[in-house]
Amino acid sequence: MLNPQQLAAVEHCDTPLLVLAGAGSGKTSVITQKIAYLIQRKKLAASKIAAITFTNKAAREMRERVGKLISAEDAAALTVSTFHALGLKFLQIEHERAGLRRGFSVLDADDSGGIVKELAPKGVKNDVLFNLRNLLSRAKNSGLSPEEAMAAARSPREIEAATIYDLYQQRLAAFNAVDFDDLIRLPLRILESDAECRDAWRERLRYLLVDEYQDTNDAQYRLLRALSGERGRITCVGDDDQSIYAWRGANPENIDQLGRDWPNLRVIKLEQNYRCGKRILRAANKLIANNPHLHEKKLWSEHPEGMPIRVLECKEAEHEAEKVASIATTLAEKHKARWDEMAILYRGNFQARPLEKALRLARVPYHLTGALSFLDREEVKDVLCYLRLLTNPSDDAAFLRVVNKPKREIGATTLEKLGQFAQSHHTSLLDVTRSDSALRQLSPRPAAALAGFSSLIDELRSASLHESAADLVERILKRTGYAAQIAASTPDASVRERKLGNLKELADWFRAMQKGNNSAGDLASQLALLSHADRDEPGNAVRMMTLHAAKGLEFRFVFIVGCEDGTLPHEGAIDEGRIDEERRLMYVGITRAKELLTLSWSARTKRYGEVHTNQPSRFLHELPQDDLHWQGKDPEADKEVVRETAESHMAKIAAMLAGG
DNA sequence: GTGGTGCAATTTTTT
DNA sequence: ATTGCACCAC
Repeated sequence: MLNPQQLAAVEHCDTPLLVLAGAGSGKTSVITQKIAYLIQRKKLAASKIAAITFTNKAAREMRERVGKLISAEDAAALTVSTFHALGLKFLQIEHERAGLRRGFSVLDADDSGGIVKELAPKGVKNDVLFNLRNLLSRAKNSGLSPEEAMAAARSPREIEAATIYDLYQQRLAAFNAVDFDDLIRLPLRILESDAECRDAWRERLRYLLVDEYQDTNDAQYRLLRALSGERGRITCVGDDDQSIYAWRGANPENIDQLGRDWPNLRVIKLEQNYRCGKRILRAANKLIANNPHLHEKKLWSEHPEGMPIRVLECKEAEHEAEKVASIATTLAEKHKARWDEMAILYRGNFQARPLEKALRLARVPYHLTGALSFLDREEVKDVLCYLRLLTNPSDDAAFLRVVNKPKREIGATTLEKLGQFAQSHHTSLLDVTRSDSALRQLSPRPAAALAGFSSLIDELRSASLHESAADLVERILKRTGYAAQIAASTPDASVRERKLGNLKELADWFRAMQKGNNSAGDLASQLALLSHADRDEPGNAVRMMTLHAAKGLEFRFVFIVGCEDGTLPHEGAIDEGRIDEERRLMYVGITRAKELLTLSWSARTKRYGEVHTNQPSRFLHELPQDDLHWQGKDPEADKEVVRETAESHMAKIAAMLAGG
């Protein structure tokens, strides 16, 4: 089953191991087989092994695959989770060392972004805000505390960010909450400073296996190092050519850091590809050869040549979408392909719009993965915030979100006063609503409204002690009047049904989760799990997703749309000279295809409601032209595009002359 | 405190 | 083109 390199990777356990695994080279097999090997041959308890992935989807798939190799008990004892879920588990156990109380909340990106916005100077522009959030996140991902970030700050902007970071953490502490970055940073800080705790966790997790290792950031790397210890009981599997997350702090340098920290590191390359046809692989290799490489590897395949790679040249994004839909239909009808064997990949989510329209028209079933998640829906978040407030009365972010939902005549000025009182008394907003002395300082109407809200929360909380989360959701909807508000204030019947349906789904979800997880009966852990849970898999439907979301997946038929300069590679990346990462993104897309790859570009796309003329992606020219089959527009259209691009060139030259 | 109008910014990728 | 947000009248 395993080739010699794969086998060597599975059996090498004595020193740390780095597996440089090319696309489709069976890296998941290596990880899952190695887990089985550690349990069955090395007699390591399953409970002491942790496999770490980046996405929940990857974690679930790995658990599924390893489940076929080991016993049910071992599978249940094994830890397979994302970095963030592992950090969460750590903090739930070690919450005291992190200065957190039980039932602490995990704030999502929206919540934490909102806090930064509040702390930033009034009326700062959005790009400055974005910049601040980035600096803050980068400091946290480097494992820096606010003080350390301040000491390291060089520019005025960095000093500003460090100041905000300090205030931000104070706010989080008051909320008894952590953000995503803290799920890594806090465990790291504890492990690096507390030898006793570190030893306990090294005993608890005796072997680590890390998937998509090239995506680790500095904090994640240090977390791995702290957990695996001097012995380096760790296997890292990664591919520098699939490093596509540098923009959010991933540091591919970590691949080389392993060898520096552990001189006895063993490196094994997996170069046989079991996924793609020869042509597709040749195209991928030729493309990625344009990037600089530290670790040369040459992927090869024993698969047949396969069909030429098609390049669809289109006039408009709408035509592009129609062609993709029509080819998909042909594949299904003439070649008996299943819908879920096809994937349409794109650079940005906004590109899905015209595709959706065309697919609906062609009656092609499709499913968007990674688009606005169920948990991000307005109404679902509202109800989740009610639950958060019930488990964690200090969660002011949740309080603020729900206090006036539905409308209770509690407005900004009242909340402003409430906030001041809470701050001066070092207590939470919800606590203030229970304080008579505080309420007396308000006018009677808002005071009564707040008192009503707090008794409503009290009532719900006493229900939460003996009721399941699912029942509690229904109680909240009824007792708060939230469901009634949706029914009354949503005139569009279809929107109304969707919202109410989502809320019912939320209740069903809790119900399903409770069944599979009888140990996690209490609301707090159900909530924490939920915020990191996956949405259910779609049925037999064409998969549509971003190139980023496609990593790790494979399909017989792959379409990559929008192969235009400015889209792929993305304009911002061109400006900032980050073409290499864009090329890797294209590489990831190409290597998803097993049999047939179709690339497409449109001469005209609409952006911000304005028409944009495009050139084909430079990456298309980097592919082996002998393996490509350019399906030009009809001759008329060809002329059209040539004329248009000529025109846009002329316009640019004219503008330059006018400007200079 | 709530609800309307008009203007601006948006679209890269995500745990 | 759509959507969120600031400002203003009730």
